[in-house]
Amino acid sequence: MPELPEVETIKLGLSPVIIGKSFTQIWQRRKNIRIDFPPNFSSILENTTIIDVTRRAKYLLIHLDNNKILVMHFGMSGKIFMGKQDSFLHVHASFLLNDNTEIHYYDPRRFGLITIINMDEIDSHKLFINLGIEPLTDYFNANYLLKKFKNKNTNIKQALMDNNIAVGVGNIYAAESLFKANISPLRPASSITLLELEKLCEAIKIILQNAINAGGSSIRDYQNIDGDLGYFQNMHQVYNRYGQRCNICDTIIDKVTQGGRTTFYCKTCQV
DNA sequence: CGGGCCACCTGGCGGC
DNA sequence: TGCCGCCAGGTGGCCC
Repeated sequence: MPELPEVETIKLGLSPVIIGKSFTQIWQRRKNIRIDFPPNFSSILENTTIIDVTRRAKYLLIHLDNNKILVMHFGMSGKIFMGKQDSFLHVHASFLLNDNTEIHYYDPRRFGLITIINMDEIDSHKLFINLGIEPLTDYFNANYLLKKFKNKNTNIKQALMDNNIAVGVGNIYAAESLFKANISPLRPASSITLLELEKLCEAIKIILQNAINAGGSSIRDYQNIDGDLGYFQNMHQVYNRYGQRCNICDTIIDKVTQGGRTTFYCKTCQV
């Protein structure tokens, strides 16, 4: 799925296309994705104007002029397409704008969600209330992580992916960041020193920003709103590179299962 | 409470 | 060709 950079890429692509436009027609093709669509979904949206598009964690937030926010999450396989579609298979909702732009929400695995919240619920809604800090802000720094990891005995890889601590870092970018910071994913979070956390924070910010600049990572099927692939996957150093050689030290890239997810890493570079 | 496990879904791939 | 098991950018619930 889209991690932070992929959702950010969707946001950047969608913003200039939809801000200032209004919804003229909505098609909802199922009653639920991961959760139910809200009651009266289409009638709440129709004739509202889009005033802003933002992102919180891996959620895309479409701000409307009726004090509501259209919330989208993309799960593992969600995407947005624009333009006429030949098939609506797995297209769970479509949105027509007043300039005849068509926006389609597609998610074959249906781990994503679409809902509507009030603007003042953005911190208190159950989807958002337990979310940690954004990694591309100054709040995300070594001292913050030192405090959060102090008594955390789980491995650093899973700790990085813990949404209660910091958001947006998923399976790809956790692995890539740990490689860049030369930290083994197997170490307990509590064992990472302040100096190492400084290196890790910097690595995460650089990796995420570079991925955004590259339009995200297309591993299987991620595409931006115009159907183009991201190209950050070409810069991956460890993710999906099991059995290949490390670009730094030539060691064969290894993998391990942590929390049911595959972690790729270099046993030589990461200690 | 933290952490481990599992469920939610579809589709693509490799092996037999 | 076709079936089967395994795997996939996430999240949350349940259980100890």
